[in-house]
Amino acid sequence: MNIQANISNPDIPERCRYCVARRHGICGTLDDDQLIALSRHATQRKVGPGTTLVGDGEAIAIFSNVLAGTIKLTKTLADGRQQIVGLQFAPDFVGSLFRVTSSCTAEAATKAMLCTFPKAVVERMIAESPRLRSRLMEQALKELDEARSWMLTLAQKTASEKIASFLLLIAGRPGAAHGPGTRVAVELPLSRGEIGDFLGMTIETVSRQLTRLSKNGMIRFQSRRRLVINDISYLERCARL
Amino acid sequence: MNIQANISNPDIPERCRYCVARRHGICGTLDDDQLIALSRHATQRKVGPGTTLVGDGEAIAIFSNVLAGTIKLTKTLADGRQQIVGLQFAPDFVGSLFRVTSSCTAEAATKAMLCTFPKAVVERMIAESPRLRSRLMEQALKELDEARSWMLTLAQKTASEKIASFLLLIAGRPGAAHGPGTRVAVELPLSRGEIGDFLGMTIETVSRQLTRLSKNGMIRFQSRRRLVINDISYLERCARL
DNA sequence: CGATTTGTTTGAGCAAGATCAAAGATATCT
DNA sequence: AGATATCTTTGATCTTGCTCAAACAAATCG
Repeated sequence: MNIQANISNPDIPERCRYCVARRHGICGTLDDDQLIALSRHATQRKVGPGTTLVGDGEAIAIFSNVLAGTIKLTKTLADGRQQIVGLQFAPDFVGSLFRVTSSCTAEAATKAMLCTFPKAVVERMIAESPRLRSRLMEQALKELDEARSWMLTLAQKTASEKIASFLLLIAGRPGAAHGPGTRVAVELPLSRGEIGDFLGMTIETVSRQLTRLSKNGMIRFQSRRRLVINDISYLERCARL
Repeated sequence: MNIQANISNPDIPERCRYCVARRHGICGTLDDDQLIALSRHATQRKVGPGTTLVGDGEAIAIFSNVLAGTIKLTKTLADGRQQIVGLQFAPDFVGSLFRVTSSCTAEAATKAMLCTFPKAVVERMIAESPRLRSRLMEQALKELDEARSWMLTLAQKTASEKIASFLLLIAGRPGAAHGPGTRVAVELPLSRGEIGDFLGMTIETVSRQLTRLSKNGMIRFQSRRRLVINDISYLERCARL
């Protein structure tokens, strides 16, 4: 993907050199000149959990690469019922292209590192780079696939199947190898309440299902947010994957 | 959208002249030469309900414009639980681009008219036409929006809210005007069972909710599949839109 | 055209998960 | 460190929607 793997152009800013977005994200589609042009308008920033990137219905003024941390996309009903409709991790790109306003809220779930660009600059890059366009198309289709898979989970699975599916989603992010009985350490990027908002169930049910798995010995909590999955293949059977 | 609104090129086949796909679908992005080239490989066909266009996990060999009728996209769990993850109407384009295999099954829900193209031809058109590419991007983003909105419905709404949302989805398709108290005639493209698969509830619950609305006088059934919504704005309140 | 198949409605009872309530842990602040 | 606020767990009870069962209506077929 990286079209400049060998020769290092000295004009490329330090922060871009080993950036995940360049290795695996949208910046990897740009040539050196484009990257340099884009980086001139880019600002990296660290944000805390709860920081809103784009509000629902707001005009979209900025776009960001997620460099670290987790961003949640949420939709909310008038009476406050909320649903997390997507999670984005590094090196995903946040910001609905070709839309004037966003149809959901984008908010940091954990502390996160972002690389942010003004709308106009991103749009110019899109106009100039066919590779960027097809990369964005790819991401949109991947997100569509994920959303549809999650619809199946939300509408058809039981509470315990949902929890198992969620743990696998989080554990499976780096594409870890998993023979039967493989142990995997997992850091939960969401609170119990947020897991509930993601799975369409209450905080109490989330908690009960997690304690059940813990008492089963299928997972072991190291702290509220850290746990070890003792047998991935068992969870896969639970999730009906 | 139609770049040949005035002069009619005599080489354009009869069936393309007044085709919805040309007026409102992807064919509208093509110039006359491209349209003529594409049409040479296109076959129109009428299919009955239940006809499978693309099976889950199958290689995608054909792409189709929906010219009439309803196509449902479904995902199925190993034990048979099923979820409809999308509905496509004229002039939508069916077939996951840039994917080797489909992640869901596409199947006619009603009798439908399709205009079908071989994969290779569509891919050539995509390579040639930037307007077509951006049109496809637009559709992908629209579908992503719809999928995410539906996630909120599936996970958070009650049975009666789901039914109201569904009726509005079906009624709202042609973008009908609706002052308070507007009556709208609706033809359901899905059976009770399919509505259940779409809303993540059982056939019995679907039936009970529909009879409840019917006894309320909010809707009136003319036949199993045909009904009149007596007050759209009431339904909107029910759906928590 | 009656018979059979398929789809829909209705009822009764049940259970998964929601709600309400309170206690226990962990994190944050001064 | 101690106090306060927040998040999580656990328990008891209730409700929505599911399951099972049967009647009913509408299509399809010989």
